[in-house]
Amino acid sequence: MARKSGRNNGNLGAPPVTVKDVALKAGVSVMTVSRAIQRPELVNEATREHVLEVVRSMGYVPNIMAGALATRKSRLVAILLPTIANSIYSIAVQAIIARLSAAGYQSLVGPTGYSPENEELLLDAILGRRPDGIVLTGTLHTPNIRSRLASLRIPVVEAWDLSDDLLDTQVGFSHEQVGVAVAEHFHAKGYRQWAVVGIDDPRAMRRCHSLVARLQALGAADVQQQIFPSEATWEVGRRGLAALLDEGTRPQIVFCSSDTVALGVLAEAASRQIAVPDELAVLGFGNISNGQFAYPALSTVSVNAQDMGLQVAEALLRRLEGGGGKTQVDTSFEILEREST
Amino acid sequence: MARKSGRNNGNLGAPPVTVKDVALKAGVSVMTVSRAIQRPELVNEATREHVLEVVRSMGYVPNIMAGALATRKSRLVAILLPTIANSIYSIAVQAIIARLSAAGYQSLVGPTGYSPENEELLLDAILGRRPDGIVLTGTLHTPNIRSRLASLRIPVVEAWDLSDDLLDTQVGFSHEQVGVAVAEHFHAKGYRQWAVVGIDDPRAMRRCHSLVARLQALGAADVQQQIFPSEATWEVGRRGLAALLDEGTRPQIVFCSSDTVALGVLAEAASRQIAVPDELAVLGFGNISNGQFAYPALSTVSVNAQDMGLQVAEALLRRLEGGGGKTQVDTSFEILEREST
DNA sequence: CTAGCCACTGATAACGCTATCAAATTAGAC
DNA sequence: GTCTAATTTGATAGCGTTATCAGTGGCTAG
Repeated sequence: MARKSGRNNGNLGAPPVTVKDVALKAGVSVMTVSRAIQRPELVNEATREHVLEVVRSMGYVPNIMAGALATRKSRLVAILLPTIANSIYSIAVQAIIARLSAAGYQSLVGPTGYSPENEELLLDAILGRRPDGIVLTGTLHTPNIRSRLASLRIPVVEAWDLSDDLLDTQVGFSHEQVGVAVAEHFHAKGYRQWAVVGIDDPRAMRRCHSLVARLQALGAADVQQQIFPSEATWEVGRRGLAALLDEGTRPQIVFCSSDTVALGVLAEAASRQIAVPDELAVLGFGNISNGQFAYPALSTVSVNAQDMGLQVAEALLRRLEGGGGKTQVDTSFEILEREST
Repeated sequence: MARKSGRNNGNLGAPPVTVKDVALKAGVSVMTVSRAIQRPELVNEATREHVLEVVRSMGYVPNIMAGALATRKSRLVAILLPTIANSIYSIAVQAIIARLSAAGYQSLVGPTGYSPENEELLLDAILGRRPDGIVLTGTLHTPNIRSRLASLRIPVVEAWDLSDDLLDTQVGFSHEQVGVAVAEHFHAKGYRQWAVVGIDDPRAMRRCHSLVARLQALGAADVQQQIFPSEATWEVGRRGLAALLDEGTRPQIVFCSSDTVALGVLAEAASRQIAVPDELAVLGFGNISNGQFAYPALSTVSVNAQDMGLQVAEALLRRLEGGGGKTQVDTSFEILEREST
């Protein structure tokens, strides 16, 4: 019977304020307190203000988890992505979080580290919090994950990619089209000796393959490739160009898997006194903010990560309100020539 | 009475599996199911395996929020930081998340965008989820926030900084010491004409101030400063050096508020054919991964963000287990000379 | 003066889980 | 074979919210 006594002797001794405490002090029922906070229009103005005043004075913050249990809405969105330590993703994520936050949703970020098994574990852990929606990055679905997600019927937005079998909603662009567009654009400008430097990210590889295919169709020479199984860093760019050059290849243009790698290529070129773009043209991918301030300013394929993030958030919000479903949004891309090509 | 009927007609129609469902199918009580999952050693081996088999077959994932409500432990940690779109933070955050995740905690990331008011809002929203612990970045506490946090008695780790009045636990280094160390180290090497380029981040400013003070004590000339009220980008570095030069200043060494800014300075120097380090030495701060692959390789003050992240996580875990409290961990720093000085 | 309606408030029962204590079963000791 | 201790399981009561439905007055209409 004396159950309540054990309340304040926890390891920390902080007495958490609950609706009940507020109700008591304000002299109203718990429901009135709850309503004053969540649906103010339902309670008499005088009562409401009095209650809110008490809320403030007691420093009461509603326990969202208890609320979520009752309403079956967690107001939580999970974002799974390879890593946040790479601006190409973090910019988009930042935009997603900001937009969702404005709409009253909080974001749980799960960095999968490019590992599918890690991702399954993470998904399970996250599913335990019953998110209202999930954002996935591209084609990272194990069959296992796909089926889990499909059976759960949680709104899912796949970002950074478009594919034929969509789980739910997709927001992104076609990596194949990027490869083709780059090949055609620069082939037309006269570039014939091509090289590719990058990491073995699945999406980057798809851009690379379609570039090569298109180039072959156009009759250009073989494309030299330097692909590293690592994260995208400047080191990849430096080692990639170095390897190419040391092999005796003399490319006219290097297409990189990301701007970060391209900046590394630029550094290697500078260290070898190779003039860019005259002796070697360098093309990045992603249009991260710093590329335009490099010297020479980096040409790139711009995908507007920020806008994509916003669109991801909008698409998810639409789904959360019951609309949408099985939609594709093509956020497109653009070849941005600055000084390095 | 026929309350249950409204179960499956929600907007999505997914029937969420609960312990009750599992218990029914496995022919045991709900407690046995709960125990089989959370405290396996308490249930008979045969029963346990049978239950877990049923769990698997039904794809049951425990509702963490319901569990949290019952145990009063959310297994959630909130991380508040200016932005994740900056590698100086994202590296540390990545490390924190990884370590906490291994210990069974999930991380809620809240980017405050350097705005104190935003941060208060964010904190309220996050407090609603009753995190078991909180990680704050440096000196970003409104009095309001400080008192909230203090009265809540939630373990708090302040990262990236050390100060005199600590809220709870601090893991970081002294920004003043950085300024002093840099001043002494390079003054001793003969540099007399100094400049600082950076953003108005409070911690960066403190490094700058103590650098200036030490330099004055050493009798060096006035330090030219170019401080921008923006995020740390290459643009800051380019515009900063440009402004300095256009003003007629001819610094021998530029100390930047971050490596990112320093890379911008390097780019501006390259564009003006200024030889680094012979005509101009450039020193960054943070030791982000790409600096060492720049050309010339960037000298910097290394703070080992990854290790700091790990230590933050360790300190928090210690606190979560009831240990620690009011501690300071000095993660120190190191001046790393590469090619740009 | 009685209905009928509105605006507001409250009591109660979930939501899905675990802590706690009680009961049942089994093992071990004498 | 009885008694105590250990092992295993179950029933029940919360955790802090909100949905739902049932009042309670006050007011307008007939």
